[in-house]
Amino acid sequence: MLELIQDDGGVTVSSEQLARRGHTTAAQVRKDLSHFGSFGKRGLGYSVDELRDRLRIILGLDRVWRVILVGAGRIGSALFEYPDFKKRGYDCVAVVDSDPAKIGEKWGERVIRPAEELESLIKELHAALVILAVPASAAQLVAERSVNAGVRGILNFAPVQIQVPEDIPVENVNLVMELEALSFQITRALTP
Amino acid sequence: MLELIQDDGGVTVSSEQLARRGHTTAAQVRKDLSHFGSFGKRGLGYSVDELRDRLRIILGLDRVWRVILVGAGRIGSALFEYPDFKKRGYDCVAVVDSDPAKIGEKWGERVIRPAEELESLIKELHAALVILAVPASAAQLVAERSVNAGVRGILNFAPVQIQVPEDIPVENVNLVMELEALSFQITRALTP
DNA sequence: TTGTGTGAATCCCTTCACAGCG
DNA sequence: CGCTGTGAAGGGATTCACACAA
Repeated sequence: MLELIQDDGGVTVSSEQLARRGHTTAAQVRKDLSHFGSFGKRGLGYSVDELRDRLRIILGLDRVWRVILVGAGRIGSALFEYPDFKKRGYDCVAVVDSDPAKIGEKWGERVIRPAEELESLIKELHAALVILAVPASAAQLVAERSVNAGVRGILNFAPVQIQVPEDIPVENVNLVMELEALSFQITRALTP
Repeated sequence: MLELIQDDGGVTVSSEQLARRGHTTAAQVRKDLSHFGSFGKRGLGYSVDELRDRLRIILGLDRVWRVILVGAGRIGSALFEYPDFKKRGYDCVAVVDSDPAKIGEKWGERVIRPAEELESLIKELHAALVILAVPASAAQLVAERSVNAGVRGILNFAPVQIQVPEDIPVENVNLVMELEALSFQITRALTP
């Protein structure tokens, strides 16, 4: 959402313009925004600056989220190196892995910690989010341990549905599922 | 979806059981499946084998999808090493990158090709899908080139909305957006 | 005049409830 | 019986259309 209004200098933007960028309709944009209050000027549109600030607050991006990365494999390292990570308000406060060969390795200024320390790290570092970049077989257990230690949300890259209490939001990223979604859309277009 | 029925041996499964695993309702499962025909036995449930086979066909997974990976950075390598990739019917027929230092490098049995060859590779290897694991600044151009060369769908890991003809499905995977979704859900739960 | 904010109408998806088949 | 498949009901989201503010 925020991507749509990286714009600057241009002081104002209309629902019509936002809609074009977001693959949606002007009415949709207005309805959505009005849901959180009415911060547009009639006849003009929305102030870009004000819109950015308001959305930051609404999305909870006006704070830094402390994140622990579980799993220092390829996916983990790809995420860790992701350039926008810190810029967007996410602070990776620890990296843990269960592989003794990896423990102690330095990633930037972080040292990879043993997986057993997960709970204590979550508590001591006050991590709110955990990123699961572990094999499918380990995901459920790590999720449970994380929730018990007080984590508030989980980003799950393991290709399994993890079961957690329903007040803990989980976002799943699953490569194969994304590819299957493409496969389905292409197939459906061919055989109606 | 298919994950829900990796089961075997057990010959039959009810909408109720599927619903539990999929975080949904029995009625929902029946409605969804009935959309594609009626292949359940009343009083029994769905034959696991038949269900698997039917869904494979519906989702277009009864064929091998030829994929080209664009971008041999960290995300690219994480995807390339993804174990289930080939097993699930996706064949990475080429890897391209624009970095001269990477070109020629061997990844498994694939040699990294220069980015200029993208179009010819798509055509010669009959690639149907492209995975964009490139920086945001390059994504739009690579997408356009891919579509012009005949690609049918795009899996986009770059943190930008790419614009393509609307008959070309695009699936976006964006780490920061996933984290923002978590952030929003947690924030909303606190401030109702 | 322009473009928001919003009731009203509409559409679509989910849930209900049950007839009917194995 | 048990469980599917499906019309009917319900509810939430999208679209329409317009009064009104800048």
